[in-house]
Amino acid sequence: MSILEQLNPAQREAAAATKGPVLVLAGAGSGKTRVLTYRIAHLIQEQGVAPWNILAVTFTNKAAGEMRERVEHLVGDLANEIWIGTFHSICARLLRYEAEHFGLDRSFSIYDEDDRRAAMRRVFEAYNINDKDLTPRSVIAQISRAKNAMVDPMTFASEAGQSANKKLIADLYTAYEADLRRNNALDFDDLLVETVRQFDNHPNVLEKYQQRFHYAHVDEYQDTNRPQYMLCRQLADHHRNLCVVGDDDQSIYQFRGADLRNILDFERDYPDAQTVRLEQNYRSTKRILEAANQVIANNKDRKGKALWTDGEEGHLIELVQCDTDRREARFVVESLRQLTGSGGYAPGDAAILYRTNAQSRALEEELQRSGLRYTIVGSIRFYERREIKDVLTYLRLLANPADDVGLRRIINVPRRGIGDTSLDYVQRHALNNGLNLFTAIGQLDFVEGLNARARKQIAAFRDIMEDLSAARKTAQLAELGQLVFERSGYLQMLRDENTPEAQMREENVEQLIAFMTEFSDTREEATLEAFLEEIALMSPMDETEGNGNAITLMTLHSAKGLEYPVVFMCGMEENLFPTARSVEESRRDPQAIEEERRLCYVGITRARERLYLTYTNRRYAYGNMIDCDPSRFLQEIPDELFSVKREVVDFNPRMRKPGQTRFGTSSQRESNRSGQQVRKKVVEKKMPKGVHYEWDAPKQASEDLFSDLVDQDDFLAVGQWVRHASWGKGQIVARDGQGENMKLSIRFGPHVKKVAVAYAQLEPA
DNA sequence: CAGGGACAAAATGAA
DNA sequence: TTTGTCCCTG
Repeated sequence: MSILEQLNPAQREAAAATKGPVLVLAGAGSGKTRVLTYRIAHLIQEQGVAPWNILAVTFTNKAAGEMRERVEHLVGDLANEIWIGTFHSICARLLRYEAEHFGLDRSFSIYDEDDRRAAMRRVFEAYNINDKDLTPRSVIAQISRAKNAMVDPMTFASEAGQSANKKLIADLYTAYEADLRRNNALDFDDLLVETVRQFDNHPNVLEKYQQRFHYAHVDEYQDTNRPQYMLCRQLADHHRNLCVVGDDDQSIYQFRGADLRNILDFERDYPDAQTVRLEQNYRSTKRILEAANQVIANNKDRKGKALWTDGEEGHLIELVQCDTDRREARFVVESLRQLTGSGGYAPGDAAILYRTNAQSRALEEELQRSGLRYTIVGSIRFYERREIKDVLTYLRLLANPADDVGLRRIINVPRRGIGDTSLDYVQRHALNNGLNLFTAIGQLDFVEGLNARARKQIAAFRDIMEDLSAARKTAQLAELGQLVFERSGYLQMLRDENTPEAQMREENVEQLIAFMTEFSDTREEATLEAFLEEIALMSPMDETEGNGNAITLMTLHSAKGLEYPVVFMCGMEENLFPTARSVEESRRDPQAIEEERRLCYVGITRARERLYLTYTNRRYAYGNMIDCDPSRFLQEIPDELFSVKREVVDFNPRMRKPGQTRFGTSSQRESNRSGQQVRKKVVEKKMPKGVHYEWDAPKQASEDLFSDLVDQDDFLAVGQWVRHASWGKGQIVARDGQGENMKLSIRFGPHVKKVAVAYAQLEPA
């Protein structure tokens, strides 16, 4: 009996169709990963295909790992021989394998957003650009768009025509590319574009892989961009056994060049393609599915399909209107407390989804207060933390000394007294002699202009790097990491700082080193390059694992491919979801809203049993309250699917400021004398002379928090314990207000330069 | 060169 | 409200 017997008829049809091009249109929760894994197992076990003749491409490492695991479950160790990976990792691998044929240096660095911005800043300096509305960021965006369209600098220039602006961008693009080449570096886009281009230029190399991959599979085909599309075509061109799986309704990566047309036109690209639709959903209740179907039905640009399920009607969807974002967070947390308490759900059963990462803050604060376990996917990514990036940059420089961007990042971290001026001398020497910075530093005696002090410091840095470089030949990966941490002086720097944050940073680096050990233990090819590549291509999803017992917070984008019994979608408001930008664009082009709607569809279909949709009347943005309207997507869900709409409002304990007064503020958490957790808020601002301010503050206060401020002579400090007070420098009046607030007002005398106002709230135990 | 203040900009999403 | 950059001073 074939293993395909375990599939439903549509799934079986898709998995059994192994000859020729196949398009599987798989709705959310219809078992597409199942189809892919069974198809691969079927090929290996029942059709006798060698695993190394099979290619499977996904978008995230997590998806790739999951697929390998599931195939392994079916066919055993043979699964290890299959080429499974993300587009980016497979391309990186191909570029390194074929480096000689392609004329590349195989130790190339992979630049992330930070690095490419740093590189672009250098280009800006070289071109002396001071134009206000030309930022490195915007130029990079344009270059990235060009790359995704497979437009190289020369083509870009020739298409620029008479437009001075375009010409300038073309120049910057050219210079940026030259810079990356000089640094022996590729950015994310390059990994894909270079591979396609190299294959174009080296048909004999391409042919090798075409021969090799008898069967190719591509997951999430709706999110492929131009180079990814071309790569698929290139690799599958010989055997033509290309199986693409996707859902046009879940295409959410247009912003990074994904082209919906790739999936919509698949049948045109391959007229002999067989198309299979998977429309039976095994995940969600009828009501949730109906909501999703109704929302997505408003899109025009789609193949059209309707999910259905045998499952239960299920619970009604909860629609909740909240006064503020803070109140919204509190509602979510209160609900979660119930659900995970008497509700019988585990924390790991629930996800909180939002449109933008910034929204996670209010939610996190409330969760922290509640003591519920949670993890956040992707907001402050581990590998983007400063200390981690710094240490990694040292390592990167050891692997690729030509990496000027990397060298600039760490040559003065920790502080060695090597400033821009000194580095400019080195740069000049490098430029004059066609060297990279690292090599230039090696010839310090020939660098002109440096004073003795700088020369000594740079020499010290050079010695460190040479030591590390020598150690690299013998040391294990983790040993090398530890050595970098110590020898660079980074560890000492953190120790000297002697703060809890520095302590935390030290622990983070230790964690990185632990990961290096694990990497060596589990990989056959545990080289420094392989390690750096893995980290560079890691997605935020990949960083969270083994937290099945915690509530997950993430963006809607990160949630794709996942499912949870309980899902909260927060911030269902116009100008947030859909974003202001798409609302704006949709005035000219009604289609512009469609990607947002697909994202909404993705969110809804993550839920298995319970779905909560929340929106607010007002929300903080850049430090001030803005009014919000409910999202149009809410109106697209039929009323009968909702339970009674709930409205949650309560006292807003934040400081309010009448008039146009603006304060700089900061808040921090600390313990008071009796060991209670206290949130302290300090407001300070340089004051114009003799101005009168008035505002509300909460009544509860903790006197001892402010004593340090009171003592400073150019500060006036006010806590609620002050009833009447006056200093020579100004006058303070505090009186009881209504409710939980008390009115504070201050009149400032002419010689007051600064004022600090602090109040504190006791945290609930 | 480093540290601090003033001021401007920021945040859609991500490999 | 937070973060980054520019400019000034010691």
